[in-house]
Amino acid sequence: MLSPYGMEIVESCLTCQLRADRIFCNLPASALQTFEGIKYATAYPQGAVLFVEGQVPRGVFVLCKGSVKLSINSPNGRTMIVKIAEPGEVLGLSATVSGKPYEVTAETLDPCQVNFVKREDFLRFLKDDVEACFKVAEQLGEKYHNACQEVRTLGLSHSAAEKLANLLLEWSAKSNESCKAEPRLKVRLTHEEIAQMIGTSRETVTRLFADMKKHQIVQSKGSTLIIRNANALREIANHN
Amino acid sequence: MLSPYGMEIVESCLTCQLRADRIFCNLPASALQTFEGIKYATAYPQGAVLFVEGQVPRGVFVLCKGSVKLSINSPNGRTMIVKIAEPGEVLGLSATVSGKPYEVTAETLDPCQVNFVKREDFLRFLKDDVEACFKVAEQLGEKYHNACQEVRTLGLSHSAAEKLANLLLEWSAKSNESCKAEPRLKVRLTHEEIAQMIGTSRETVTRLFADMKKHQIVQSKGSTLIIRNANALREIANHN
DNA sequence: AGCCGCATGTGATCCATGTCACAAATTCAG
DNA sequence: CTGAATTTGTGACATGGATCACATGCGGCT
Repeated sequence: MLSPYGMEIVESCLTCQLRADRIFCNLPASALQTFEGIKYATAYPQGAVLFVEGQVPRGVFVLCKGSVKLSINSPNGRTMIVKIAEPGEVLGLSATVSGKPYEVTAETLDPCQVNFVKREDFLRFLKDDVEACFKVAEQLGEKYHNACQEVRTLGLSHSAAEKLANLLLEWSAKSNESCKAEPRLKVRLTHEEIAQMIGTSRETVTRLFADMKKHQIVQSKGSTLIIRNANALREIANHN
Repeated sequence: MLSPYGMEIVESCLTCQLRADRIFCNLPASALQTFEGIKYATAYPQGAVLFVEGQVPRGVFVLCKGSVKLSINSPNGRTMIVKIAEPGEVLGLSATVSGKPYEVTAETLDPCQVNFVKREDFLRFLKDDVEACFKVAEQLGEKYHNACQEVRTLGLSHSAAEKLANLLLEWSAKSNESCKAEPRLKVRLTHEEIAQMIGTSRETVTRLFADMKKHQIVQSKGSTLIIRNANALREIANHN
């Protein structure tokens, strides 16, 4: 079956190939069966907004395919990208559990496949199944962990260079390129967006990249970035 | 019974007067009974370190009395205060649930009474009781929410004044003084510590307070701070 | 009282980075 | 292939705030 946006839809969580690496998908069969009953498999085009910070939580969005930009926005138009969510992540989880408004805004970066579950259904599901509930706690723990990481880099580093270096290292760690001597990264974000991730201005990002290229620390080929001197990067990340 | 630090110990969670306002304490009798069996009631003097970021999680610390400083530290000696935890809060929760290292350091600000629960015991407890598990998820959601708030103020504001104003407003909202025309706050932190909360230098905090006093926005009497013009504060907090 | 240690106040200086204002390059649609 | 739109590169400039270096103030201890 093809979705409206030219994407193959995974019909059932029971047969999903990706189950093994999904925190939320590898539940015992009975729970999964229930989950099947309450989820709505949906597809979104690029640039769709799943929810906006401040909204009353309608439910959770389990991301199956595609990537989603999570951001925090100020009334003055300033924006800060908190994270790029990848498949397997459950979006809107903490708001749905606690009943407080969504704390971030979620916008798709490419066509996405999402399983939506209404809040009441989800809560009932959790209260019926300790295991699912525990997984949720784990996921939330993870989210909290990431947020702390964010606070750490935002708050403890005094230069934009430090933060950029951190971001690059984090990216290379996440891709499985980190082991290689010269890891390659596909950078799908603009300088503007990178700036928003580390809380600085676009121009600064451009200048920092220019510097790093001059010093042979990185090198770019189209949209791929090659890290030529990871140690130098670590150096920058860990002090000044 | 008196603890080693001259504090009256609440013997049992079953008879604790404070139960109503504790997220974690008002469980059904059966669960609470189990909890009684696995908790260790302990007391700490001022300045005690409950755990350090990076440590493998030993378990959770339910704060019953006193306040605890949660901070994130960099190897370079820089430190950032994330939160001052008040009674009812469960510390080390996310690390204990997820098994990842503690993400913050917890240090008592005054003599504290704490119920400690070992990790294995706690996990077993959760897996046996959906309700407890759900409460944990709620707590974690709350923590995540706070962390997002932190990211928001750290990342989206461009001046230290903005952040300080935000902090003061938050404090006054938390105390029930916020309704009054001129809320009074007991400030128990030094300028140095306030600086660490908003990610700036001590001198800047001092100067900002001086400015605010000059402009009749706040006024200090010993360790109490009187907010004389909350609107001006909001003004500063919301733009520049 | 008087001393010590910590907290606060304040000036002088310097530098990273935001901001504005373009130019150059790259991407993309038709 | 070509023009428009977006992204990237760079200079000039102003400035918030870090940092250093003291002075002052204040509370507790003997």
